[in-house]
Amino acid sequence: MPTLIFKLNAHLYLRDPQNTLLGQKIIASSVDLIDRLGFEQFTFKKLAEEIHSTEPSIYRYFENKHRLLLYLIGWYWSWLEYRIDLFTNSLTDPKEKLKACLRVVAEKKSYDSTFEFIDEEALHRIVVAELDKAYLTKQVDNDNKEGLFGGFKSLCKKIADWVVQVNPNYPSPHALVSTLLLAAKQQIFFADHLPSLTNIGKDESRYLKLEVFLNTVLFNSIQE
Amino acid sequence: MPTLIFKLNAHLYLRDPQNTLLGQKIIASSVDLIDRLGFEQFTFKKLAEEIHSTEPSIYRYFENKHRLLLYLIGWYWSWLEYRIDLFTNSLTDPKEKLKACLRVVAEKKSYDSTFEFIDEEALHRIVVAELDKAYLTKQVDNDNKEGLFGGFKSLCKKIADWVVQVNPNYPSPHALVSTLLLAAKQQIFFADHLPSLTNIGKDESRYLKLEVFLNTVLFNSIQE
DNA sequence: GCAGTTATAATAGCTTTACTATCATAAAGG
DNA sequence: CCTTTATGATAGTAAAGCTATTATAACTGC
Repeated sequence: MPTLIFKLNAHLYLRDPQNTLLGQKIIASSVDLIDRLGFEQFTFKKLAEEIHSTEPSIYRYFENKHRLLLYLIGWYWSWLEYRIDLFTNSLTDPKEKLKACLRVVAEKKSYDSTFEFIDEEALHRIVVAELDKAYLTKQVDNDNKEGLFGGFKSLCKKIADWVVQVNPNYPSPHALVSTLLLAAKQQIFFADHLPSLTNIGKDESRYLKLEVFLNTVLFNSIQE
Repeated sequence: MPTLIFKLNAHLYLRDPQNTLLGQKIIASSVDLIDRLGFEQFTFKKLAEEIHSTEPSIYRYFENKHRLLLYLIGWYWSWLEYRIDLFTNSLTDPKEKLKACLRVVAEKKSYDSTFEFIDEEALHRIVVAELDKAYLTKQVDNDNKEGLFGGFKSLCKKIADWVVQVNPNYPSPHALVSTLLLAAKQQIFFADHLPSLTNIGKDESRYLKLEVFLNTVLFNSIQE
C-alpha cells in the first residue's frame, strides 16, 4: 500500500512536520501528551522533554500550542473525510452515502496503519475533548481567514451536498450536518463523564447506538 | 415584583457573591469582562482593577476563574429554566410545552430586570462562546461529583421528560435534548464566525430560523 | 574537501498568569 | 467597646508562554 500524506493548510505550521524526523516526533508525541494531560496542562516544554528536544526547536514548527491543536484537528478531519470517501465511493444513492458516512463518523476509531506516526484512537479522544477549543477563541475570525478550519468545513459541505440531493427542499442542511458532527463527539464525552445527558452507554454497544441516533435525527429531519 | 435570587450549588463559590456588594460587583463585572476579552484573556487581576478591588479579595469568593465561569453558566441555566417554567406553566400538552420551551431556548436574550446586576445578553454570549470549556476539562468528573453541572442536567431532564410524555418509545430523549441545547448555541456561534457551517444568518431573523430548525429536528425525530 | 547554508540544541531571560501569605484597617455585631 | 469578619495593600512564588543568542552538527553545492 502506498504511503499517504495529507496536504494540510500551510498556515497551520511554520515548518511542515511531516517532512522531518523531529516534526514526526512532535506530532506523534503531542497526540500522546495532549491525550494524557489535556490541552490546558500540555506545554511545549513538557513535549520537548518527552522527545528529548527543546522548546525553541518546537517553536520552529508551530507558532504556538493552539496552532498545533488546529493542525492535529485538521489532520483528523482530513482522515475522517478520507475514510468517508473510501466507504462511499462505490455508492451512488445519496441516502446510502449518508448512511455509510454516519457509520464512519460513529464507528470506534482504531489505529490506521496507513499513517504511521499517528495514533488515531488517541487523536479521536483529543477531538472529543478539545475540538471546541479550536474555534471557541477570540481569534476565530483571523484563524478562519487563514483557512485553518478548512477540514471541518470541507467535510460539512460534502455531507450537506448529499442531504440536498436527498431532499432539495430541506432548508438547513449545513446546520443539520454540523450539529450531527458535533453531537457525535459530545455524546461520547457525555457517556464517559456526564451520563445523564445521553442515552449512549460506556460499553461497546455505544458506537451502534450513536450511529442509530445520528441516523434517526438525520433521516427524520430531512424526510421529504 | 419580588426580587428573585437563584440558589446555586454552594460548591461553586467560597463566599456567596449574591450576599455582598463586592460579590455583586464581581459577578456583574466578570460578565462584562469575559464577554469582552474571552475567557482565556480574562484574569482575576484585570477583574480586580475593573472593580477597584484586589486579586486576593476575589479569591475569597471564587477558588479560581474556572469556578467563576461554572458559577455564571450555572446561573444562566437556572435563569433559562426559570423562563421555561414561566412559559410552560399554563400549558398541559407536552407537545405545546416543548414548543414553548424551544422558543425560549432560541429567542433573542435581553436584559431581564428581575435580576439587577446580571446582563443576560452578555451572559448569553458568554454561554455561546465558553460553555464547552466549562466541562471539557480533566477535572470534569470531580466537578460533576460536586454537582457543578446541576443546572444543565436539571434542564435537560425536565425537557427529556416532556419528550418521553410525547413518545414513550423514543430511545434517546436525553441525547436528543442535550444535542439540541448545544446546537442552539453552536449555530449562533457559527452564524457569527463560520457561516458555511450553518443556515442561520446574522440578521434578526436568526432567532426564528433557529427555533424552526430546533423544532424540525425535535418533532421529526420523536414522531410516533 | 571546503564554504556556506540550514536544522537542532543549549542556555538564558522576560512577561504574564495563577495563586498564596502576611499584615493592616475598617465596618458590623453582640 | 471589644471582637469578629470583610476588604485592602503589598509582596512573593512557580509555572507558562514566549524570544533571543550562540554553538554545533549535518547536509549541499562547488
